[in-house]
Amino acid sequence: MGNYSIIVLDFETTGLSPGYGDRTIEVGAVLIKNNQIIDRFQSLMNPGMRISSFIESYTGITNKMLRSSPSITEVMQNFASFMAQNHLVAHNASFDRRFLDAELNRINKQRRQEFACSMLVSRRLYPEAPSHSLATLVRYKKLKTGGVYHRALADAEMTGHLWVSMVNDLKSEYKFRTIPFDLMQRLSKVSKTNAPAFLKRLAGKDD
DNA sequence: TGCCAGGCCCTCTTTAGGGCCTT
Repeated sequence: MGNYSIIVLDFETTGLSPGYGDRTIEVGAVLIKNNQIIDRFQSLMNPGMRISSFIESYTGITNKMLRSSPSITEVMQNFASFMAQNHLVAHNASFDRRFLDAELNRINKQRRQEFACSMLVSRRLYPEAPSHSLATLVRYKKLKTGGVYHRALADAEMTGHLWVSMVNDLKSEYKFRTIPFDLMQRLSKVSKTNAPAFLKRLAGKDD
């Protein structure tokens, strides 16, 4: 389980709920290997319907831009190849996981990779942060940013930097030699109050 | 056309409600 690389992904969408007909309009992702970003994927996709003015202003993605974009089917086929069998990470992963699974389902594919959530991990690692939104965590951790928000690749890139930063903080604070993906998954599931004890116990076994 | 979610997490909790996150 620990030998896969990690895909950090982010979707822009027409709304909040694939179960009520919302579709993806942009996907961005970075590939992380040995705790470094080594590849990127980005594409707009035409959802075949007009997006609201709210989404246009929220993302900066316009109906005009989407009219000349490739179909969701075409992009998701390519994105499935990019993901390969790697582990998946997103900020508030339940959101992106729902959209990923819905769009894969439409092209008769199924996700087999494990998913982890950078927001749930950050709540346990940085309980003192002013909030656990991506923008706030980027400021709080003084992470690299191009100043662009709510575009898929920019958000995936920032989430990637956050993930790398959390892994490095765990390594330096608890003296882990390596941070397996499933350690991050398990950390995101323990209660916030038990997180420090959980990490100390694991760190002890790691030596 | 316009409508819309859901999982986590805290607390004045568990026979519930509401804020946080994501677009």
